[in-house]
Amino acid sequence: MSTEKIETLARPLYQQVVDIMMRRIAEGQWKSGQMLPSEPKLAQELGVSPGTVRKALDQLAADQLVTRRQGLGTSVAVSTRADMLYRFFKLVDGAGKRFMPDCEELQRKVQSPGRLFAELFHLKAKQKVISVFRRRTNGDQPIMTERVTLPIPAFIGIDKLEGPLPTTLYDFFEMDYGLKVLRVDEKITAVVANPEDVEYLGVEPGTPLLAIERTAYTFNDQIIEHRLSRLRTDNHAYLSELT
Amino acid sequence: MSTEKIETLARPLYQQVVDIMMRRIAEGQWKSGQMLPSEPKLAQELGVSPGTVRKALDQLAADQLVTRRQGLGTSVAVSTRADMLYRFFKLVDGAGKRFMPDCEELQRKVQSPGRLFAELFHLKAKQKVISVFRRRTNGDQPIMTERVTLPIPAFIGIDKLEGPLPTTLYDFFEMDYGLKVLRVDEKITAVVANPEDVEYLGVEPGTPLLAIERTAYTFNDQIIEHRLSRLRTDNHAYLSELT
DNA sequence: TAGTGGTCTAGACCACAAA
DNA sequence: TTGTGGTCTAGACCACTAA
Repeated sequence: MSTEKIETLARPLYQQVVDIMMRRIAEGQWKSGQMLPSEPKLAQELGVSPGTVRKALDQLAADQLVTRRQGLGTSVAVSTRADMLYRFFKLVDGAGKRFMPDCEELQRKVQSPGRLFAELFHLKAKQKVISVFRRRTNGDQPIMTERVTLPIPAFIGIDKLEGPLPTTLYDFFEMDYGLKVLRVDEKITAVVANPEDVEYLGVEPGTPLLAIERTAYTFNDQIIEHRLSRLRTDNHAYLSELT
Repeated sequence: MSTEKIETLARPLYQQVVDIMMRRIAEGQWKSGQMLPSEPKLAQELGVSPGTVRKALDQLAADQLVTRRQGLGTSVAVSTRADMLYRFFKLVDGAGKRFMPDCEELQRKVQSPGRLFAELFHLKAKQKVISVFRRRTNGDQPIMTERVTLPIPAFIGIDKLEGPLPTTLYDFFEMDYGLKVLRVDEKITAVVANPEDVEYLGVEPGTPLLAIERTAYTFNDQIIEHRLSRLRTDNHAYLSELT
């Protein structure tokens, strides 16, 4: 039986069920890819009607936290490479099509966070961040550089890893650290190419580039990644779809 | 009684109900702000159960086509200035806050569409477009210029209007032409300020700017607006929120 | 064949808004 | 007080999946 109590009527019952299920996923009690109990079993366990469980599961499915398949059941959503690419990778090529960029890790270092990152990641004294500098290419054409900063306390042992980090980081975060990226903010500005851009992107000095500052959130609005990208837009563009 | 038939079982019943209601809104049978019949009345009229109507209305509410208020009823959503601003205006100031920009119309002209716009708007021979050039400011600081192009066949009489167009165009489209903007695509690139930018945005030649190419869609994926914006990002930024 | 989610129905009770 | 949508329940039947 569940240890969570459903008592107060402050929030709708189905919302409380959503909360309970989200907590179970966040805490790893239900792991990525794992099947959930069937709707009738959940209803019985939580002491609510099947319709209420269904409404909660539908909401979780809309938030892409679970995957429902008729005849099979409901499972905790797994972030595949392709999924995350389409979900958070908003670049298109000259023809307006999405593409799968290659990735090259150029530098990786552990360092003190500085005041801004310490605040962003809620780090305590002496806790460190890891910073990865990578270049993305489409075929042999350089497109973008990105400087990814991660709080080491959230990724324990990441500073001991050998070899480059995986190209698609978010499925790696999920599989190896149980950290699911739920939401991303990107602040976009226009900048001119500096010497580093000239070196890694192969552009002329003074070329205009997009600077994209990304903040990635997991459960409870906790920030687990900061990323600064610099993007050539002579053959590519950033696509923003608003509904 | 309804003239629409609910027969085939190819699509779920509630989906067919959504389709019928969307069509009624698109065709102006249910106008912006108008109250819909109550759920039981709709259920009776369409010959489905109240639960099915409810599911359809919930989906329309999620798509922001209707507004539901307990104790009051369901009405066709109205796009207020503030609503549309928050929904489609993705700029933030230096502090990361949204703001309400001022607007100044600098030029307006009727012209032949050219091949690209003719194709985009599905225009027939001799049909024209109207092009509006405007400057947006925050206080006395110029932020952005925008060149809005509209197909005149979709906005009959717009070429005869006196005085500048309203600052927020989308509620104007909806009120005066029954055209509801449902979705917007924006393709963002980095460019260098040209002489026109220097003149209207007060920047130095060579300053990097964001170029934002927007396409706005109404029902049936019909395109009703094209917009080219050029944005200073020295004190502002484009904010993209991905979920 | 058994079990799952997908759909559809029918009703109960509650909270809210307006007259 | 009346009528609305918001919530919750209880079940029926269907379509799909896997064994």
